[in-house]
Amino acid sequence: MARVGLTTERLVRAGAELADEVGFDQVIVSELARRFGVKVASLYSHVKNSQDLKTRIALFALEELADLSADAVAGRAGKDALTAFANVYRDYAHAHPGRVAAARLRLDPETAAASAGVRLAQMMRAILRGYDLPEPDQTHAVRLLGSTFHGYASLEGAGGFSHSSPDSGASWTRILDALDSLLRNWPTPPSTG
Amino acid sequence: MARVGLTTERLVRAGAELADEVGFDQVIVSELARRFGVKVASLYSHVKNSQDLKTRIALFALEELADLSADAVAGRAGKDALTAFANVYRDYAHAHPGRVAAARLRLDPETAAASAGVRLAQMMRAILRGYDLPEPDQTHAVRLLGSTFHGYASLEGAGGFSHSSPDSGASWTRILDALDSLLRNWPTPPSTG
DNA sequence: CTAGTTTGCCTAAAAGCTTTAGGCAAATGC
DNA sequence: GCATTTGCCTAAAGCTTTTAGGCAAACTAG
Repeated sequence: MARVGLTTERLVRAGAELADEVGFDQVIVSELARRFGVKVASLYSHVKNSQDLKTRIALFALEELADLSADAVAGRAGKDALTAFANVYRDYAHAHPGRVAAARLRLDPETAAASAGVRLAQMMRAILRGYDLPEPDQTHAVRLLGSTFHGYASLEGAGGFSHSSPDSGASWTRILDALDSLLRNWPTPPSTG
Repeated sequence: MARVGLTTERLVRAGAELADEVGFDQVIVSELARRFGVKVASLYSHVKNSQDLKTRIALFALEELADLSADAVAGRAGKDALTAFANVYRDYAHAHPGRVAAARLRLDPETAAASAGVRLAQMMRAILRGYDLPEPDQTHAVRLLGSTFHGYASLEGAGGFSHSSPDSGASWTRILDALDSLLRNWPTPPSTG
């Protein structure tokens, strides 16, 4: 009967929107089918199963995020680049809470290695080159930045900072100042004793 | 028939264990019933519904975490306190991945205000007193630390840092060094221009 | 333009989860 | 010992996911 024109692509996009509306863990195959005016079983020709759908949404979100970040960082360096990168992440988290949540989905190693996540990591490394840290510390710094951005967006999204002053935006700005300052004055390991 | 001795308390504890085994979002009422050798409907006398159970697990985890932290921080100050606090969080996340995930559950404001989460926040403020930052910055710093610890544990738990060198423990140590250094040399807002 | 193949969406059905309603029996209290 | 409370039960409805098999629409020849 009348074909709607389902596609893996379209399902994933709709899934991302659904995630933004109801939360990533409330993404439900049957709701998606409902939205397309189609029976649930029909989706299973385009997507292996619920898990597969979620993984695809995660990869899609990572891709979007990496694209936006690449744009934002292009032509910038130092604190400018750091801020631009960080803001893309936070803005994306605000605009698309479900997708960021998706981007945090645990992927199996091969999938992760083939995802846009590595592009994001490379960008962070590129930004850090502006601060020239010795090698082992560069990795530590990547992890610090990743943790902080991720954690901040996560707590902010969970409502952790709302209804308390100073407002969350102010903290974000000062935290970026602080991280920039930290990277410019990266400490050497304290001597034990 | 033979009574098993169900209790809200016991259900929550078992739920926490289940969360650690299979992940917080795989905590399922029927699995819990199975483990108690009891029919599913029986749980509904002790717990309002699935959401209620999850909320209780979250509150339980926050309580545990706050207790452990309070112990660890007692009698310490400065970097010592910071490190102790941070390590409790990370160790807890390693030992109880499901519970930390639970602790990150979005709670409605009143529930959150009555939770052990506020105790955790107070402890962080107490630790920061050792670094004496001017007031607005103290809040920013609380948020930075919270985000970083939370984010690090989250990424580490998601396998983000595994199978890449240097090992995750090394980064953690250096990140704590860096945060301590940052707090001791907290920057003033850069002048715009 | 028709014949054959692919592919999209369908119906049917099994199996699992959540939640409510109502009932019997065990534990508790007087 | 009797009444009440409370714990666990059965039954049932309404969701969800997932597999299997079928018909028809849309491509792909010739």
